[in-house]
Amino acid sequence: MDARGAASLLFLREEEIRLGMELLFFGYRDFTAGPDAILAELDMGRAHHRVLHFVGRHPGITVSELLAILRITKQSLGRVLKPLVEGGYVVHAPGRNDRRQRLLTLTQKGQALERRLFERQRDTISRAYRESGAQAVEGFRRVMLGMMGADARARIEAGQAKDRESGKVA
Amino acid sequence: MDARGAASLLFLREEEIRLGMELLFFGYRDFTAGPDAILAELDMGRAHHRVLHFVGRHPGITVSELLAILRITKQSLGRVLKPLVEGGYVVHAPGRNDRRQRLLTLTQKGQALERRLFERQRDTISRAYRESGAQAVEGFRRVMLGMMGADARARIEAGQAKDRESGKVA
DNA sequence: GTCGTTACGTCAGCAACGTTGACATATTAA
DNA sequence: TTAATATGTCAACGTTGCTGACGTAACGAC
Repeated sequence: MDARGAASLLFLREEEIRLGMELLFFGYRDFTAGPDAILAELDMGRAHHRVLHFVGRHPGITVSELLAILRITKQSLGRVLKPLVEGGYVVHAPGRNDRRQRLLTLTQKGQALERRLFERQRDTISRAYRESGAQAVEGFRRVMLGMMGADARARIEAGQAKDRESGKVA
Repeated sequence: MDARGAASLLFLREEEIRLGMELLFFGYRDFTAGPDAILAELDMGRAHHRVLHFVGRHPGITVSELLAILRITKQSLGRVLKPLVEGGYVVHAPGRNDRRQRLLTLTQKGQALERRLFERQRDTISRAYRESGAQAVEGFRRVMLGMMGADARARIEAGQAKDRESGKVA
């Protein structure tokens, strides 16, 4: 290949990457728009949704584990967790083995809100999946996983393995 | 299919969606982590990066157009645009036809910073693309596009059409 | 049983980035 | 001349991150 050809390939590649950047920006923004609207009415934000999501998915999770997943400080978590507890969305119980721990669980009210938020987002994702086809969805998963650092990737893969064990996912 | 089968399918589907939610959350977070670190050293944030990106990609863009793309208020834009202009990253010139407009362009300094940020993010995306393969990348694009509202989708598709015209993309 | 470490909470202050509302200026267009 | 448009700016506020510091309760080792 001559120099012009190589430069042209590089250019193609750059356009490809910039397209990816914009897909992520616009896609993520619209993906979060639905829940954001519901949360705003309850004087909550995206951070509350994250807590509801991860507590819902990991009932009995400790504060430390939640901090590790979210990668925020305990002060930041405190600010969203406190209203969630006071509002009756989340409860905490002392750990059986280690009573310093606060095991977090969603109340019925918390589950109901989480579900409402989930369903809004499900509509967005379902549409995208349906329009794209199963093969595209598999590609989407691979690319998003590749975008992650080792940390998050391991967490996702661990979750997938657990799902397979329990027969949730083929 | 019996009722149990249908419920199981629904459950599968829910796990699928929740996986998608987490892929987006973790993926987007790690996708933005690189530039964020560079920007922090310059006392800038993600919002500055967005301006640099879109001004770089659309030289001579007006303030209104930029506001429409970012979907933020002019006050919010002002807060990041002003330091960028004062720092010599962006210049504005009055529009030829309409002198009320401020046509925004990156300076050399702005281009250099934008490129530095781009390259960091390119590494992340390149790795994800390389690990996943061309077919997966195509799937990723379709799904992300499907996630967007009509607005953003039209914008992306218009950009793609323009690239094809100018021979940038096959 | 004392003592260091760990798990968690909280107070104070700060920064980035989004919002609304109001008002000012320059320019265009009717 | 006048109304509308493009842009800028002041003020005040909310969400969600951050650092630093301090306090309490419980675990674990000696």
